[in-house]
Amino acid sequence: MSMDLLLRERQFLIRERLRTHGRVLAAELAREFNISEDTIRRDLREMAAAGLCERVYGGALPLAPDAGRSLTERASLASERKAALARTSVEYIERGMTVFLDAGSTNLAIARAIPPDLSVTIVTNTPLIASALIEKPTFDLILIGGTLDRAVGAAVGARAQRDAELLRPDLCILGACGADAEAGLTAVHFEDAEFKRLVASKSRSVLAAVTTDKLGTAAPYAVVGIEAVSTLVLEADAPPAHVAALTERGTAVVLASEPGG
Amino acid sequence: MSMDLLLRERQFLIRERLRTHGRVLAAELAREFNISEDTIRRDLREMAAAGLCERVYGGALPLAPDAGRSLTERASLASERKAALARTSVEYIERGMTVFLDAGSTNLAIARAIPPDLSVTIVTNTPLIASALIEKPTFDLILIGGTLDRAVGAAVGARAQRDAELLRPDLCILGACGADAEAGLTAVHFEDAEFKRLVASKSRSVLAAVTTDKLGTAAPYAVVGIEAVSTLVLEADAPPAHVAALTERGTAVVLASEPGG
DNA sequence: TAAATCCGTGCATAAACGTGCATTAATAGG
DNA sequence: CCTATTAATGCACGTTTATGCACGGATTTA
Repeated sequence: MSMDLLLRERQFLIRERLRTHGRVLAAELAREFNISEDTIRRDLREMAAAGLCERVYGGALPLAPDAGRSLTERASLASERKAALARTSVEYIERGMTVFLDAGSTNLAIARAIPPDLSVTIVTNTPLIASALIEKPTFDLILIGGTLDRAVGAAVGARAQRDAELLRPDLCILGACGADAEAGLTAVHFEDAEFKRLVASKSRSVLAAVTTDKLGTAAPYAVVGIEAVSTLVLEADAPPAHVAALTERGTAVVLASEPGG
Repeated sequence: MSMDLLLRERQFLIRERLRTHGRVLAAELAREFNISEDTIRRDLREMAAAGLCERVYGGALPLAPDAGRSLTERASLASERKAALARTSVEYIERGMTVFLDAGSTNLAIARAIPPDLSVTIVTNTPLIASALIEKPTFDLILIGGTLDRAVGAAVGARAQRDAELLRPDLCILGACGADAEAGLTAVHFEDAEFKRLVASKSRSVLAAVTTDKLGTAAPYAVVGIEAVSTLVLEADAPPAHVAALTERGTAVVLASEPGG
């Protein structure tokens, strides 16, 4: 790796690496870019000041404390709300379908909520979801492989995309980091967004289950417009204004039943 | 000074372990992270000061006593016998290696036992193993995809085999359903055996960790002859007759230390 | 109470750090 | 074209940080 990189390019690559690996070491980066550690340190300092990473002795870590580290943790968070979303979402899964189940804690809840006697083919790029589903005996399970992106907790890179090219799911259940009538579904990570978009484009229909806190927000990377989402499952307490705005775009919005009942 | 694991990462892992195990021991952590107990004590002191745990004599406890996780998690933890096998097996994993980690409960124990500060590339076809490893920050993780065989719990079909063709692991850690001097390593499922044989043939060396109950038995499908196994890790109570027979075939047989110590 | 652990402190060391300065390469102005 | 300016980088230097080791004190256990 003896290419001359512009400052911005280098910092972009560092950010990328921070995402996919969950950490960077100053010495390692210096070696890989063939530049002095001083420069790397300057980069990291700068990026930390810009709020792009957390500087630590020896390197840097991603800022978001929840970044991929434990999907399990996120899943157990607000689990009752997500379970309600999941209960409603799984009603759109019908016998004989091929369903792509995307990464994300809400989708993990959906995986757990799929009736175990349903005979379907589930495709996923997320090992944790695959592990959860492998218990259920009537499913055909297909795993999308490749390099695992720790921030996403799933395979979303080149290899995974090549595998996904061949899919024609009846239903694609997308995870989303943001959902907005204008911005559509959005994701925090570039390659994740890319992957989602690819799978969605191959699918006959698209469903997304979105918690209220993500409504009306937009993450950096666009996945698909709201028009491309056939069914949007929201929580019962979703603000009516948002629901109306989304419905106007032609998406079927469904409210999950109250967590309490 | 190795500096393999950044301070924050280590403390994060300690926190996670506190959450999942309900307690941590200083000596244990020092061994797992390959650092001195002094440093662990410093970590625990610091974390206690930050209100992240309660420091006690010998280790630390979570602040909220009910934060401990479900029983299923503890139940799924490897038995002490397998953990002993795993502790010995992971010593053959060296920094910088690319290691293929096959399916199987013993291999899951091995996955959990790999020191979190080891910088290696792990390839696996088993979502459960991938899920377990995704928490450890210094690993590159590659997932082999394809149709999941639920009896095996891993991807072993045509697709997985095509992926595996491209691998050249330094070390292949095979699971086995039977191990015998005559029959070699054997497996219960045809495609699983096929897949194992393929990966083993691509690997520079092959290790298998086998519990005593599998010794001297043969499952229906041959994987590889004992000659092809570089290192065979057995339990301390393995019958000497078997050990001798296996050693005669040229395999390096290693006995795991007693579960008690 | 005695032995065995575990603990904290102080100290040593090596790695990582930041700063100031020099060098080089782009950019702008004349 | 030539010069002034600025940004990016590397190097030298002194500083800080993380870690291990040694030792004496504290705590548990038999």
